[in-house]
Amino acid sequence: MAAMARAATTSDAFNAIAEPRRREILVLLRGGERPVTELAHDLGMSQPQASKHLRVLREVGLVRVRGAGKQRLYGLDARGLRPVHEWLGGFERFWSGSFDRLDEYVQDLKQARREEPPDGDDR
Amino acid sequence: MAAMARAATTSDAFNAIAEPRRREILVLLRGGERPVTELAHDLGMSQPQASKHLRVLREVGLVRVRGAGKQRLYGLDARGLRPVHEWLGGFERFWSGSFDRLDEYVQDLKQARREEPPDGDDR
DNA sequence: CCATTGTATGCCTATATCGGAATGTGTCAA
DNA sequence: TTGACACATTCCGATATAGGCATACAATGG
Repeated sequence: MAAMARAATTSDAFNAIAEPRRREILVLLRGGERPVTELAHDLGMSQPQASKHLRVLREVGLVRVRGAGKQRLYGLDARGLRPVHEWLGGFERFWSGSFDRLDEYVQDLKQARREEPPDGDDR
Repeated sequence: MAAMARAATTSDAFNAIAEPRRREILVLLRGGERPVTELAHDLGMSQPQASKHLRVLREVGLVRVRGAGKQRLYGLDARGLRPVHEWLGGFERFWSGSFDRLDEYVQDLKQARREEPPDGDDR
């Protein structure tokens, strides 16, 4: 009942991919399923570290595990990234156009200035 | 010189948009520039809170400020979201297809099996 | 059953976040 | 100048993250 710190990293995909290491893992997994140790090695991180990140990714549903003998094969499940991608898509027009909102803004300015006679501009 | 905690929220766009409140701000700003107080009010947060989040967004370059008399108008600068969107785009084929990598994987299997006569399959 | 290999967890530390409340700074008006 | 309003910053507390290291757990092979 006091102050929360930060949203749990495990809460959603947005938080999960905020961690660079986790992003690397996801990218690697695009190449197919991999056992933990291999991931850890390829990414130059310790096994426990890999396991922990994989846990987070699993908890937000971005990866799936499958036991294969002694190994555990982690595989990508990118469906959870879709909403994130879509959310960002909502901003597409703001960067694809000219200069973010700038020109639009300038339009408004001209418009406004046309409606009330020249006054003082910005300070 | 020991363990880092978590990546600074101010480090990049990925981290900046991991915070729901910040996402709300960005969405609101799609509607055009706004003064702090208005943002705070519309989103039901305290003014200092809004200012802090705006600071972060400013530091990663997702918003711009412009002084307008007593007020400070914050405006969207979505360019920084583009790389994020693109990164996610790299996973598009994994969710748009049928079942993430599954079918693709099955394809490979069939392929492989076609090339070498039935032996032991995936042991 | 024991040893071995592959993973998951627990514990500890340093760091940094987010939120709240209070306070500083800046700008305009009278 | 003083006052009022808009916003920024600082200090505080609570939380939890990411890493390192050691260790527990699991599955397979002897």
